Amino acid sequence: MPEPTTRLALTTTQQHGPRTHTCGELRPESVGADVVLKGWVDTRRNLGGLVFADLRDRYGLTQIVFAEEVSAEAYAIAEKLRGEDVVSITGTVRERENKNHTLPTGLIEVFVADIEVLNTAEPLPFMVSAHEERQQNTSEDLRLKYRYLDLRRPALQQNILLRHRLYQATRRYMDTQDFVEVETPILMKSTPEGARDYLVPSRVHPGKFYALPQSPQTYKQLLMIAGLDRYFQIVKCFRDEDLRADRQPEFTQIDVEMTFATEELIYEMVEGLMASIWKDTRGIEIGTPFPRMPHAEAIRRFGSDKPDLRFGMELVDVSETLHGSGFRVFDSTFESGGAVVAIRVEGQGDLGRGKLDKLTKQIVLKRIGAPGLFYVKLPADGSDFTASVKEEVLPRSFVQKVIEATGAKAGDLVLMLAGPQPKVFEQMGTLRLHMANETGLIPGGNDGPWKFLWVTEFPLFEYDEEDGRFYATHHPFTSPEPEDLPLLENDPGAARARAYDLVLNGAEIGGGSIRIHQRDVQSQMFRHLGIGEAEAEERFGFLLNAFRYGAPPHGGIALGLDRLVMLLTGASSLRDVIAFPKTQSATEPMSNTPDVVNDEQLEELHIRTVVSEGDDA
RNA sequence: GGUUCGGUAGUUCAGUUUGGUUAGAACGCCGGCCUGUCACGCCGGAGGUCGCGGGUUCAAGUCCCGUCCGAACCGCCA
Repeated sequence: MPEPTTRLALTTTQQHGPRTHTCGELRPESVGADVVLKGWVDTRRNLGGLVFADLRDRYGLTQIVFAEEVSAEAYAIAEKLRGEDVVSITGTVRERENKNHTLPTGLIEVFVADIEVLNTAEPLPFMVSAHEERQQNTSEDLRLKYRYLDLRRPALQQNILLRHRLYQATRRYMDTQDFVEVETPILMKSTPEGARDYLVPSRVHPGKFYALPQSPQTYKQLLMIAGLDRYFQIVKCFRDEDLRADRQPEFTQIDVEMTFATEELIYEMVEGLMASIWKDTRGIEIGTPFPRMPHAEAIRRFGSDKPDLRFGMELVDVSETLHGSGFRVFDSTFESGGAVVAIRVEGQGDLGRGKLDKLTKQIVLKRIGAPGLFYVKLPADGSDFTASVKEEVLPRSFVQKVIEATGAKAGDLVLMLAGPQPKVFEQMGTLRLHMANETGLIPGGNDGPWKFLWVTEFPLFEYDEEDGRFYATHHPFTSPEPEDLPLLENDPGAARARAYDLVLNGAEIGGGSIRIHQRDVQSQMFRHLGIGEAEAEERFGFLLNAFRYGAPPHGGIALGLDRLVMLLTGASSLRDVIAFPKTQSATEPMSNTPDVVNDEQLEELHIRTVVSEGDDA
């Protein structure tokens, strides 16, 4: 390690007093004024006898000028300034000789009379400068290790600032709607249903554990039973599952619950909230109400429970069309109750054989897991179509009918998958997204369009083949559709839930339901989920008990705050909208978290680890 | 748990296909010149555990095996 810098003497007694302006503030109206600015040295340009520097803070950049004839002392210091030194300057605002119209402060500059070096910076592990052109694509783990430097970059600060505005917009709106912000416990009881819990051992109760909340679900219901009427909270939630670009182990929800709620009341409230958020964070007016689509329709038309409505390419069920084709693959699909689903990819009718083979091998077989891909190419020059299946195997008349069913024109490509329902629809939904990405139908950035959608009428249960039992699609406190109550006994898989998801541009940004508020319905629900009476009592007895004493109907929703910020900022990773995020393996490289603890701590907590030394460093 | 991509100077990368002289470039850093730059410019210089371990070979950044770290995705995420 080199010796600490002696490049510049640091100021010990600060003489300049408080700053008069931020680095983003000065305009030509201030020309002639004496000002005090403080900030980080961004870039500097030494012309010999004249030094320009950009001074940076959260608010912007201001060019400061050191001229030998104005102050020889200040100039001598300026010659030695380096990036990220922290300085205070006094000086006079002047109109620039050469104006910079790309900066808000670009019409003026400050001639420095005096400079105090508040702190120096050693050579940096990566570039921090505000000039995007200078910023290299620094690797994620280095950025996370020096997160305080990463966060100094204006691009990341903008995300954090937008996140702040989103908090404020949310609190303002919820307050005007009579919602009460209530904090719920972080240390709570473990509920094994759902995701894995993060556990916290109890010192005073040997062998017992708290869990960090996956969501404050039961608490917010109890607040409704308590008569708070309307609750919200911007709250951290924890799920110990593997990470993705849009998934962190700790994340933030806007959690909401209302007494006497109906779906309509929830939709209206959330639409108002979204409109406020978009207005206050981006100045964008979004249209309300949002369109709605039943879950079954979303699967049928888009192969997804979170359809991206920014483009078409809807799924076409061509099963009827292909009945009696004599093609063995299709026939056996139909015999076992399956379907053949097609999409029309515009303008890809001349895709080469190599690219289609690659699509089949790498995407369809490997990623989507479908057994094969069928395609029909319609050349742009209007010449005859080519099918991936020979005429002797699948007669041309059937191919022609598929072309008609999908509305394909010259220059289009028709893709088909065959398989069991509803799986084949979901596979085609994945292929639809892939093709949309490939053909540039999905706009990047954060300029919209903003395609909100309520997905409604979710199935109450999902059957798990492996476990041979039903699981709650949403969660076990979700109310069934009253008219589907009779189905619970005979055909639970067909029962619909009073649950809804809010989807934006193909991302699930929230989900909720009208809850069960009657004890016998809740008990019935637990029974169908294979949770026995004793177990239900042990795990959720407090809630069932609460239902005895006048529990009002209620319902709510939880919105993923991090994902909202991600969409509003156009960030490609959740890590870019969280101040101190975790890596894909749930570590935090700056502070080296998680880490071992000493034996005394473990003993106090009555914990013995079974990890042998070297299992994990 | 699995698949794929990546790891070379402080940083971002090239070099790996086809093993062979002293491992290059840009930015940053150090020294010098330069009074209107704004990613200033010009001249010079320093800087490398080619992630780590093992193997093949006369010879490995390059080929093979293992391993660690990061990322994207699958499983998982009521």
